[in-house]
Amino acid sequence: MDRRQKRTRRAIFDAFCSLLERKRYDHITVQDIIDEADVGRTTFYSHFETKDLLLDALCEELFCHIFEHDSCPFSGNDNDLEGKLSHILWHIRDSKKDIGVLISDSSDLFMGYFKRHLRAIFELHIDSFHINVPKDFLLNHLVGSFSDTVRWWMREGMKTPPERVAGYFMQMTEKH
Amino acid sequence: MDRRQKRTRRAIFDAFCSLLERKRYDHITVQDIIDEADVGRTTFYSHFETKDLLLDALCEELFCHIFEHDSCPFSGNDNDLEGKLSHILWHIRDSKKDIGVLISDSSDLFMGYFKRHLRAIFELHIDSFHINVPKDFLLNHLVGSFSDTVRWWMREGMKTPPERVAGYFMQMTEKH
DNA sequence: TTCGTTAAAGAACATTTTGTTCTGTAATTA
DNA sequence: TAATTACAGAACAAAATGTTCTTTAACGAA
Repeated sequence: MDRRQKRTRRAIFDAFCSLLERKRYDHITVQDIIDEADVGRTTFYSHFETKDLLLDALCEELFCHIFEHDSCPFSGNDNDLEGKLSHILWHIRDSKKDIGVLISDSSDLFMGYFKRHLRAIFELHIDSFHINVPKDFLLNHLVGSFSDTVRWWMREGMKTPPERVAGYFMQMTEKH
Repeated sequence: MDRRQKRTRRAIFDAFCSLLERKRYDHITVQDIIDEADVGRTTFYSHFETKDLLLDALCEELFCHIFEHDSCPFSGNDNDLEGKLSHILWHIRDSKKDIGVLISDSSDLFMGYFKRHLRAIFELHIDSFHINVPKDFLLNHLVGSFSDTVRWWMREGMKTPPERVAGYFMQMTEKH
């Protein structure tokens, strides 16, 4: 990839995140982004067809980091759901600004991505829950409540240690 | 209130809901709304300052119906959380289109209102949960998971009876 | 019914945003 | 060094925004 392309892409991502700290997603215009990133209008459109696709690309980039299972103190065995959740929380806390900005944004666009990835994880562990409710209800409940837990945790400034948050969450759901 | 005002307000609300069935909230323009409602541009702006405030007003109107506690087969005693949740689900199913459209919209603006009201209800019952997690964590978890349950239920076409959904939900959270 | 009030339509407007097309420049890679 | 390609900048038509004005007609109260 051309160095210039990488540089421009980075500038646009940074500008976008910076704007998200101050403005709601749907109030940010392409004009805002190119002003903040200081790139030409044509340059923006040659990289991203629309603002929504810019968000897509940014989410894609950030999620590689959150959901990869290497180089993490909690990447224990595959049956350790609590460990996996801790892992996710660790990564979110590490990649300070960017992800926080997206998660706390009131428009729910980012959460869709987050939930999609979460669903895949919970699906692997769904059989360890012994409770008499439909599987799809349970799965939805787990994904929804965990993503809201993350949101709560970030709003509170991520003061509670990741492992403890994961612990709270498991207490709410397991061993009925 | 002037009959003309009521008529116009209704037309704008209807147009807005109708558009939300087809388009995402942040892709809907004021122009779309006035075209669909067939009202003048000045008329729109004399009623609502911005598109966001139109959403505010609509949410306000819809929530009067959902969260009022009269005339409902499930309005049992005040300690009956499951009954209250059933109540809410009944009202959502009754007011067919409008609320469904708002809840299923991918932008999370409506959900903010919904959660705020839900929080008030769960707060009244928070002491009946005997579990060793912080109160604010628990409250957030309940509000988040129930609102996602509603969303799931609507996505599935509200086939499951309200009482059963409320039952599933209580199973997930009570009697640890 | 009459009459003062007021909501709404419509036109016109400046401004901003959008998305595209062009040309010239300069950074990059081979 | 030479060919390539990303970018800036300008210019553009189209759409959306938000405001101001005038005219029409529906309204509620007497």
